Amino acid sequence: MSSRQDVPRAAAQRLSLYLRQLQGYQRAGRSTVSSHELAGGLRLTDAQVRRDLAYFGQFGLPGVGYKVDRLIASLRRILGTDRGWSTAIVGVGNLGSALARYRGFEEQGFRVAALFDSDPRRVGQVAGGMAIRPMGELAETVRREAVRLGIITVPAEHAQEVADRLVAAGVRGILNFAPASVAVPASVALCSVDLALQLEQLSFLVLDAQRERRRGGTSPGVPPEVSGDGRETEAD
Amino acid sequence: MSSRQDVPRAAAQRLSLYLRQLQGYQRAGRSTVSSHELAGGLRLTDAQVRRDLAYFGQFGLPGVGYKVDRLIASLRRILGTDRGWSTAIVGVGNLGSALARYRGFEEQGFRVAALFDSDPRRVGQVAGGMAIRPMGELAETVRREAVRLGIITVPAEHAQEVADRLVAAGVRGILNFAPASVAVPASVALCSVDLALQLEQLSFLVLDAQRERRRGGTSPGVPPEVSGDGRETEAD
DNA sequence: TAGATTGTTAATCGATTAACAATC
DNA sequence: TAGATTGTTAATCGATTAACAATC
Repeated sequence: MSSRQDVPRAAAQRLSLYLRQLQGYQRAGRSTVSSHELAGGLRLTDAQVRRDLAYFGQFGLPGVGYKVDRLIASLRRILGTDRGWSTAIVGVGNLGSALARYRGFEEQGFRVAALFDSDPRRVGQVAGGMAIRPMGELAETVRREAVRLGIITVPAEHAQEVADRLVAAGVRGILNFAPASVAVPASVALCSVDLALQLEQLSFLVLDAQRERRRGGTSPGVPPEVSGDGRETEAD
Repeated sequence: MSSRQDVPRAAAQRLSLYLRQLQGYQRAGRSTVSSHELAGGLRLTDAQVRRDLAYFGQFGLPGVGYKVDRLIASLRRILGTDRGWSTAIVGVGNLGSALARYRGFEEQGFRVAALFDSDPRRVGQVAGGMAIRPMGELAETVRREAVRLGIITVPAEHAQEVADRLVAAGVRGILNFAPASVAVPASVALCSVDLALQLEQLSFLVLDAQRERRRGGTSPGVPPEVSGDGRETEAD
């Protein structure tokens, strides 16, 4: 569990999907689940589920499956959501203020501890029950509130500059929503979400399926799979 | 360009990243760019850029590189953002209303044509300059406005039901923001974005780096790479 | 021409899957 | 015990990279 070998990045990403699925089973009152069931809803194979989990330890019982509660607890520990993480949102426009109010974050153990904006007209206003602070207070607030993750929701042209300031202030990870690529030191983790990019992938997939149909082929140009976070399922 | 072979899903995803990067070069006034440069900002290799593009055609000039304007046009055509796509947002809470006002969508050729909510108190209100309609009008509106993509921003427990209605109404693709896995027929494209999941990945990466440091190892448990949409870069 | 950079091939690397002994 | 399901090994599959002839 602690002295792990190399974990494929893709496997690490699927851990979150397993957790979400398990939380659903938990709400449904299930106490046990098999790798086959867990895989089903996510369009994965049972072997992949077992393999992914095996990178981190032995969680199942042969002949029985996985205890839902226990596996949730284990995954939360692995992912780090068993502890509280304080975050700060920089850029309180449309998206920033929506994220400030988003309930899904605290459900998973994340707390939005502070909001920042460079626009003096926004500073002092309230979003999600919090006052918006000026950028000048970033470093001090990050320290005082023990903020470890920064969320960037500023226009693309300011993303790098904001990332630099967050890094200088000492955050350990950055979630970037600006449609720009951002560079950070290797010691800081970075995830990016480009919302328009998701729609682009969608239109690509739609067109691709169309082209496919036109060609009358059965084998698709792009396997109809994963995109975004990889959560995808089909029926019918 | 039209009779393509099998394209790895990952390659298709990187196309959007190339487009974003190229749009930056275009704004900067660059007329030509090499695979090496294009790869640089995205922490990819030049070979990968050339390979990815080669799945779709020949866009470069040996000895010269790629014409920025032309490659942008080609990528937009491949991704489908050279034509207009009408979208509908279902669930006009925090996130839904932020997306209704998000400028980044139309910048890439997407138009939010309608908003829907099941809450009678929201119906009739305005978000992003549009009136919120009742769910009962979904099918008719999708047809009238030629909506081809649906965006789901309802609570997890209603995601599947909304997806079913969107599919029944005839959308060709769905972008799901609800933290639940959703099943759609194979004829409908699906991308999912789970915002809390992105923070989970971030906390995982932060912890992983920490564990790594503690072990004093140089080789990381998880290669410090990709997550979210794969846009990631590091410097230093 | 010399220098640069493409598109593509072949070799490498990594991730997924099938299969099964071990276990409840 | 018989049936189910795990963790893990070995085989397969797919994606990335290095290298280079072709081209501007």
